[in-house]
Amino acid sequence: MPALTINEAATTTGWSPRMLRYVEQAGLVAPERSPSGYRLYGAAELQRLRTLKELLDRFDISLSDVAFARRVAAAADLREAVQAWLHSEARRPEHVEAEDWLRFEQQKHERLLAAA
Amino acid sequence: MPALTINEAATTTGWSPRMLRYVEQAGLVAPERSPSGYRLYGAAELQRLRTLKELLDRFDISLSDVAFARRVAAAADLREAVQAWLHSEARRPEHVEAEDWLRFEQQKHERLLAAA
DNA sequence: CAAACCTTGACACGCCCGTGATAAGGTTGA
DNA sequence: TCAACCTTATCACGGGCGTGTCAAGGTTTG
Repeated sequence: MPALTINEAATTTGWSPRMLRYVEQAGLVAPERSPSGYRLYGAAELQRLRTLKELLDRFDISLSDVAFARRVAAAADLREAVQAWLHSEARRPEHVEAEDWLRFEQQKHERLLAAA
Repeated sequence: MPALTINEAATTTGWSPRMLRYVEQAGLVAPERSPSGYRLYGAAELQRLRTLKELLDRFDISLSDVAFARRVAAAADLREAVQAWLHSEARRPEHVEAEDWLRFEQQKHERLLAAA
């Protein structure tokens, strides 16, 4: 099985080498390393990189969001605290529902698009 | 039951009036409004504001994180997509586990503390 | 050995987040 | 009525995110 170097991986996944390092730093996709320290991307990593990109694009979320989800998935106390808080809202926001928060949570691209 | 105005609510919750409006815009705590448009915070909102603050402080997370969690809780497709991606990692990062991503996801305060 | 590729570290830039302040104008209540 | 409080909108600012680029130095390979 051929392991790709960072530039090759970048080419076949659509990420830039710079971003591949950044994604790794965010703890989302960490490739093996050669004895001399070169990143070696295997089939699994390439797949994860492609699906990650699709995930971010499709829902317009950020790496931080995924990193947070990962943290939530790993830490029971965090997960419970967040869920508890969310449940405490119940039937709270009605008027907001389709106004502020939806656009707040999606503003990322929206503002750019609106400005075009 | 007495509903507090924004300044009163700010005083008793520890948030600033400015942040109360910001939190509302983020869709996290939306108080009722008087006929003339004044925000009216009831006991439930005050409670949610206090616990929200504690949640943020305790886990060093952001309003965006909570907003994202809220979105995930509300949208099944997002939730499933994120969980699917996370599960696809399985036994992936070992060397990172306690290094990069942990501090990446917590850098927010850490860098400030380290700089002090 | 030299070209081509890798590594980390740093500077830079534009946009977003959290936050305060301030302006211009409506509401409330003694 | 007038002080005190509310509303939205806006400017400002430091720090973070996403991203490119460049420098200084190792590695690989023809």
